[in-house]
Amino acid sequence: MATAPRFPRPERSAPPPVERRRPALTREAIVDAALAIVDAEGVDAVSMRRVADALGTGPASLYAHVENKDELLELVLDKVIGEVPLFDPASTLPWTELIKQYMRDGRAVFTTHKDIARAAVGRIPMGPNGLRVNDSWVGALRKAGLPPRLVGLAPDLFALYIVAVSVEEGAVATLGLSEERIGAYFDEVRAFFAGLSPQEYPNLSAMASELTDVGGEGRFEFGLDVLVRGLASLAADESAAARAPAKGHHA
Amino acid sequence: MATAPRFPRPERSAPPPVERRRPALTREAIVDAALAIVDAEGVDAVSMRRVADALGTGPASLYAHVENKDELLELVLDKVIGEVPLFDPASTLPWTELIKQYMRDGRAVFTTHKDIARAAVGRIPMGPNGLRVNDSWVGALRKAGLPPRLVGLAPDLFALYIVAVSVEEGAVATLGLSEERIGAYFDEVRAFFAGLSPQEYPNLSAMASELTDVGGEGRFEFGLDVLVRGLASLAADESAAARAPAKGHHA
DNA sequence: ACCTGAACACCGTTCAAGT
DNA sequence: ACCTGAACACCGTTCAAGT
Repeated sequence: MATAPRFPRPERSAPPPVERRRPALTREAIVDAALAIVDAEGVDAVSMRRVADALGTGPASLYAHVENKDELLELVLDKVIGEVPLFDPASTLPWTELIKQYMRDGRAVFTTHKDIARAAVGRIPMGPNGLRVNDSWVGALRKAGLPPRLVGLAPDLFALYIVAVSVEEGAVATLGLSEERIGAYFDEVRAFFAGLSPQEYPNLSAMASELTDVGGEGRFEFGLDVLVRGLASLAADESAAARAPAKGHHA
Repeated sequence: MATAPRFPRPERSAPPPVERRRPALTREAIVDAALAIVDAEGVDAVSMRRVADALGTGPASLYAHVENKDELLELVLDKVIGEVPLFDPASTLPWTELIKQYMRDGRAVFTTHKDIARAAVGRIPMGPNGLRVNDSWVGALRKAGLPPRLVGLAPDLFALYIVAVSVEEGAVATLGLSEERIGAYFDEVRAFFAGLSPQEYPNLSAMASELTDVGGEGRFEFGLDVLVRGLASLAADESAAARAPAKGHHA
């Protein structure tokens, strides 16, 4: 059997026991760790314990930097919103196209972070980035010359749409299905509608292909089209009413 | 001190120990119990344990009737959707008004059940009631003579809007604030926007009152207006294109 | 087939104690 | 001020066992 070593080993300052990399416990590091979990596994995988673990601490330590889990998700959301490009004042696009482009950008940002849009449902984004994007949209609509009432109403409606669409797509992304599994699923849905009893569901069974023909991209563009056309129609009416005020009398 | 009673008490058949009322454990009873919790405290208050407790059993017993919590919420949602009134074939309203009325009805049903709309986010309602309502809407749009492509696309978009709006209103309802507390909150939001730095947020600070003037009801109606006008505009274009097909050539 | 108790592997948050 | 371990009061779901 080996005896004790003759020479005392040099007293190396005791190597840190396991100790995961610890990039200092800050608000930012916590938000980054949470976002990394979102990107990898989706919003539901985020827990105070998982986040703490990734940072090499216990969950209680997070509460020195973050009010609670809800605030943490709000911060993660605002960080993501920070990736949304702002209105380009030099753009010469008509406002209808400009708005569509913004909405595509917003959706693209959300959907690159799995189902992060779920954290935006029913929440008004009041973080610095959320406000910045909101300000940018309001600015674009003002510059387009829309009536002030509509400038005040439209951004919320657009945001609602982007978030709702992103939640649906994010859910699919979080499942992590292959392209063909998704295609197979849509085929199943179509078959399901087509196979419904024509007595009970005369319209669904008759319109099965129209109800399922258009996939995610087309459905999103359809919504964009409806929203922008609707807003343009309202704007035309309200501008006309402003030019010829009060019940058909001329000014 | 009182001594033991001289006469042995008659052996009444042991009264059932506590035993809450037990309306037989069925799928329906489980769904009803869950919905009661939603109505009282909101969706987040629903847990398998709470539902089981209300029925006088343990959580494991529910799994004989329901796949899991997700399916339970789906069933609760479908039960609620069952309250949405169906298309009246005798109605003589123009389709634009008819659609608006449906959407108001849908929102009204959701918001009478706290934040149940949260259970509908990112879910395609495939229960019998969900299908029935969907069929009814598709029927209304067909009868209105919309192009088939739009008949297939519009119902989803409308449902998206109703759900998204109901989630926001449901969240407020679940908090259970008084009318005046809600008013005070909106005043705060307006003050917040108005108080933003005009350098950082030139548009939000300038448009503070337009951004907050219109409350829940008006915002909902604005969205209805935009959606219906947008759809009408698309329908007009596509019908015209169908009448004069392929690149301006006459048939 | 239906129901049960007990357990497993988790949660968010608080709190007294340490530095 | 920041961090910690331990605890509290919960979760959804499974499983072997009972009827």
